[in-house]
Amino acid sequence: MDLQNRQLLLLGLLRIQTMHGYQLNQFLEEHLDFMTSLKPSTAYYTLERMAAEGLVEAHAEQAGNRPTRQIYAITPAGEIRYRELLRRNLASYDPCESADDIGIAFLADLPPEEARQLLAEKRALIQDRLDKILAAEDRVDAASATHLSLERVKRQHQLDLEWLSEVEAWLERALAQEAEPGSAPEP
Amino acid sequence: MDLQNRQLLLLGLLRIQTMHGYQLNQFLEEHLDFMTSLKPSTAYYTLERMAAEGLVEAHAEQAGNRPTRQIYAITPAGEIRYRELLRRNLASYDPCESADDIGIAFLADLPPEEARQLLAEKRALIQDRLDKILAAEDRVDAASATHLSLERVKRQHQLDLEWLSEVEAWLERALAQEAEPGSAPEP
DNA sequence: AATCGAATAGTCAAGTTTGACTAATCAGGG
DNA sequence: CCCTGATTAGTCAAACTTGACTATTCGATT
Repeated sequence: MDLQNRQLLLLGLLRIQTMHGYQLNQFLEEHLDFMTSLKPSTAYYTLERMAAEGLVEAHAEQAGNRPTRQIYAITPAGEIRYRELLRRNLASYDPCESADDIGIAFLADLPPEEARQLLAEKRALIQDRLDKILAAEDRVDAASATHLSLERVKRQHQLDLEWLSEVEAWLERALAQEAEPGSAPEP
Repeated sequence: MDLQNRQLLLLGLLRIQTMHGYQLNQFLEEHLDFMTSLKPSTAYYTLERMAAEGLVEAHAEQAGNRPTRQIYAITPAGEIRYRELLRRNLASYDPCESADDIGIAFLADLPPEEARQLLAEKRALIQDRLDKILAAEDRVDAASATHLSLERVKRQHQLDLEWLSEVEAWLERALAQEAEPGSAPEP
């Protein structure tokens, strides 16, 4: 996630309600866990930075005897920026090219049997996450925008399960070819 | 893309052939463009770091009168690390939760007509990229591992196009509901 | 033969990100 | 009433990332 989307997300939340950093982070963890991996430290940094830019205003609050905390509220400049970022986000498309499947390119460097086992572990991980997403889907209003986002993540996981099957098939073929053509097995 | 996958990628390439940084970056841009967004500076940094860790060895080379360049070769320690990283990569799954669709959550904050236009721009972008991927797919050996990776990216784009249709339908419904229930239109 | 632009091969400062750490408060058990 | 572990609310140094920049060489053009 890049800076712009992070700002968009935080501004969007502050627009709904003024909050302090910890509260924001709690909200992110509770409700947006499956969508973003915005770390607490990063959120604090982003808030400070936005405060310096005048997009949000912080005012210190003393609750009981706790360390004073900064309550952030969106400013008019922040509102304008919010709209800009929202427009940019809706009109753009860059699905982080994470190359998290780079290992596939080097699949042939491992003994096929081991590769098969490792891929089975990967499959289990995907399935696990998918189950969690399905459970979460039951809990959100089917007409909400959140549901749309969940739907996307769900399908991505389903797609990756299917794709993994093809990788496994590919591995099987490679294995068969290796055994087949009368070549002496190496010692 | 995180550090580990970056190291895996660079080690994997250096295993095939010793190279200098610029050469690596060229290769990445030419052949792995659609898979990774590893920036040149980042590659240089990662190489230095791996050299410091003893995973690769650099030796300076003077070609003609050009500035001396560092030729990197993988070391035995690098080979071991390569296998570790490959195993970890194959067995893991964390599709960067980029929240690049975060804007959808705030879709209702824009006039529906404008939202529709912005989403149309997004659709055009996806289609564009998909076309490039399809073209690239024709050029790679259908039996290669690269083809598998391309296939995955392709389907992701197709999925996002389908998903976008649903977002548009959702927007349409929201728009209809707004018009419908005898509510006085606000001035 | 001087020049202009592209390619080669990086370097670096400025900005970003995060894991580890701090420090106070509260809730509950012994 | 004191201790312990969880929760609250961050801070910070160290590591990572990248856009902007440098400096040389080569090829082609005028």
